[in-house]
Amino acid sequence: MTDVNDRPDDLLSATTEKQRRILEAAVEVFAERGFAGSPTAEIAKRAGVAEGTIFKHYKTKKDLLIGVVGPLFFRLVLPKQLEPLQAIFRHPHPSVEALLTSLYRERVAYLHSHARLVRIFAQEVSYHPELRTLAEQTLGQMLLPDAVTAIERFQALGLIMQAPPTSVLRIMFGTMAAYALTRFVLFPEQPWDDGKEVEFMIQVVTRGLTPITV
Amino acid sequence: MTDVNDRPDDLLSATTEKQRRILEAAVEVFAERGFAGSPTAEIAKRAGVAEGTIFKHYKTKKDLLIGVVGPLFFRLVLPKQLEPLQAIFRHPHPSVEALLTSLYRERVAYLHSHARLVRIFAQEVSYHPELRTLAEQTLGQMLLPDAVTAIERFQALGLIMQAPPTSVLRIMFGTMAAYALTRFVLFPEQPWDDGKEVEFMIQVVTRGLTPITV
Amino acid sequence: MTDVNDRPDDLLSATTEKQRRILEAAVEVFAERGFAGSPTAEIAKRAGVAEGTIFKHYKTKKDLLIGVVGPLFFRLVLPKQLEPLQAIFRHPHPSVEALLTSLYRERVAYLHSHARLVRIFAQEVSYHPELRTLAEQTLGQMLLPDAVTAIERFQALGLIMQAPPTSVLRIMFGTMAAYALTRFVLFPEQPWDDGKEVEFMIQVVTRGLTPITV
Amino acid sequence: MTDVNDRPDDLLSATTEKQRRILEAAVEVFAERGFAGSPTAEIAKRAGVAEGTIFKHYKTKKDLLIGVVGPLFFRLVLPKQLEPLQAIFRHPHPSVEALLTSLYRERVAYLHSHARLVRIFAQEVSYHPELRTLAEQTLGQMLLPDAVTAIERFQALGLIMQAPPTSVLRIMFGTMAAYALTRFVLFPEQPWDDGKEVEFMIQVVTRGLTPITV
DNA sequence: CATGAATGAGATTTCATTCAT
DNA sequence: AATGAATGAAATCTCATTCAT
Repeated sequence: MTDVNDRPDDLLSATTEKQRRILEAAVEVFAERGFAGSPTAEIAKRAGVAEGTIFKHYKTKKDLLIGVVGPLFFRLVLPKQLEPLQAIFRHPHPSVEALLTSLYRERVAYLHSHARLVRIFAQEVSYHPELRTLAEQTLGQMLLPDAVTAIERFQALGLIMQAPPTSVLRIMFGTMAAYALTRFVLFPEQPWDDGKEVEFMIQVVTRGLTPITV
Repeated sequence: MTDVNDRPDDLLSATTEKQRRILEAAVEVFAERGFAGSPTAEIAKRAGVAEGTIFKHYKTKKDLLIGVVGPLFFRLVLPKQLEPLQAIFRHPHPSVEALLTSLYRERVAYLHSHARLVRIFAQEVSYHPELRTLAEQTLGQMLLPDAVTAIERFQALGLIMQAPPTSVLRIMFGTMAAYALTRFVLFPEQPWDDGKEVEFMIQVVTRGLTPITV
Repeated sequence: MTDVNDRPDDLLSATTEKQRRILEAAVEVFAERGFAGSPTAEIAKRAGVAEGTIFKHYKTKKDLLIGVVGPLFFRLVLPKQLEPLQAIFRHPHPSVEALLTSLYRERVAYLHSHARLVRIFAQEVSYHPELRTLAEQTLGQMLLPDAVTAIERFQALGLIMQAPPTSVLRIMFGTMAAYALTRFVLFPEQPWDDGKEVEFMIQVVTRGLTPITV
Repeated sequence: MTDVNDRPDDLLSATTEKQRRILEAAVEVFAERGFAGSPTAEIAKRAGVAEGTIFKHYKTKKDLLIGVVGPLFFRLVLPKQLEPLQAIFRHPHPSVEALLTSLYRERVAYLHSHARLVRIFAQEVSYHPELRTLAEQTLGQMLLPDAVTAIERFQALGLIMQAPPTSVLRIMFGTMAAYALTRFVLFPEQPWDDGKEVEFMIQVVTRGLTPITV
């Protein structure tokens, strides 16, 4: 019985209560309205603090994103969330199907609960080079090596066709991302049968990547 | 067969020269800084027009967004992207591979030239329901029926496995989109061999979608 | 009959009417409350414009002082006012007394009418290095050479004792400045007999600077 | 004759250590940035105390100014500057030269060590009538009577020309002030020969004030 | 049509001052 | 007495929008 919810480490070790409330409010508002569209007044209101308080703790609004919320996400939240992914790629799955099953099944639930957060950063990363660097570092160092190794292992075993591992990974993640996008961002209100959809994706990707046998 | 409508697709058939310059500038700035982060002054400057001129043509700044992404879908994606796409889906390709080849090969270059527009849409769609509606209508009415029909035809022919056509289409477009994203937005400066990558995607998706033979 | 008031070139060739009003209001408020103590709201109110208008014309409040009001004063107003001084030093006065008479008599009236303006810059120069540079340039290039030459001429004629010309000039200007300070800044409301006071200063300085005869 | 009151004149007899540090910091910052341009946060930081502490001792920021420049005049300039000055004016110097020698020689070094305080006063006096009143009272009551008496004595002895004593004093102090200003504020980094300059000023002022002999 | 100066509402930021600890 | 987090009023600055020319 794993303790999924062992600590709401959602938003971290901000020293004071108010600091935490500000960070949480910021994430909330940024997620709803985007960074540029979020007035600090709104953040202050939701955090239940005076506007000045925000600036006592975070020099500028940009600092709140680039210097605090960003690093927080990329250095604490994301790595924590990537650990299971790492584990998945490190585990010597017997088949591609098994790998994809771990990958898709376990992550769909996660994506759902963190869609907002992921979306903010997906959005803002393109406007703020500082965030991109952070993202590249985190993903490139934590995930890519293990993922590439896993793909190469399957290729050596003759279970995945010869192709650049990154191209293979792009198919895997692209399929999942396309699903997540339509599922959680574009048409969240439609009825979805996650089980079936995931099943389908696993099958398609697995078979698509199987080497051509003569 | 000459293309009657091959005016430089330099951004829709905006009536006047200035209107066109405004739209081009808007696309440029929106893509760089996001809608909320783009001052109309900056757009005016880049368009080489007075700030007031913008508001002569587009009542509000938001109209400019809708007037950019709207026309994007109605004049660009439609006549120049969707019609060919429609044609592709309507054409009775002999194989899934043939369909995907038409789809991927012809569209990759095109995506490149409109990467910015696509990106604006991707960024802003979550903040502006109007955009979503626009997209749904356009795509849902113009493209989806033909696309679904095409998929069902292949399924009837036993060339694509049984599954909701929309799920199939998501795999097709998701794979292409994931490639476009990494190719044009995230790492445009890396050396890419489009031919090989497209070839790989076609193969994987084709084989992934093939029905399971006993 | 000279036209003393030929043009209120007081504050210059600012292109628009509003710009001029802003500059005048700024000078007025800066003079009353100092730069740091002057809210832009107050300047706007006195200029009869919206606060935003100020920032349309002058990027920042500091720019209004450093980039506009300062250069204006040091490059237009002050040089214009220094011309008569230059003329005085260039004129071959027959005696030190004659020189001082020109200097003190003519300048007291001027100081009176420009006390405010002079005071702002005397104040702010010490906080803003940029202004100091401007001041040094203007004074050092326009006035000092002629003044030094005049003193040296008198020394050569045996009418002023041997001493560094700058020390001599410091006595001349220091005496006048001390008078101006008490007269216009500290106790402006007391009754003053400018004629007598100036007469006294001229006499004292003249005789003080006379060479020691054996 | 030992100096009973020679506690390090490190800024008034502020009761506590922290009070002293606050005052010193205030003087430092006010001198650098002016009163209005000096945030209390900066003062607190330099004093090494919490911001709240300042307000425990000085109800408002303005009190800090009045409490700085006030005590400056009442405890520093008075007991340590004015008393010697009083002594100088009370002493029956045999000649004007002797008086000026006492005045200039002894006070120039002293001015140096308190240049900052003097500068704050010079800067802020025009914005804060309280400071002017303070100065008038202090100087007018403690110094002026003795100074005027001294001048009148010299006039009676035929050593200083007939003129309002205040005019005479203005020449004396104005000359010294002009020197102090150029020496300590405007060009402190230049090489100065205080001895020679003071000698020159003494001579000029002495001879300038000598009565006209027929 | 086009301009660009002007606006004013609102966004960000600063800062003197208070107050619970 | 001292702290420093918190405040909120005011200051600086931005920007979509209007309007006279």
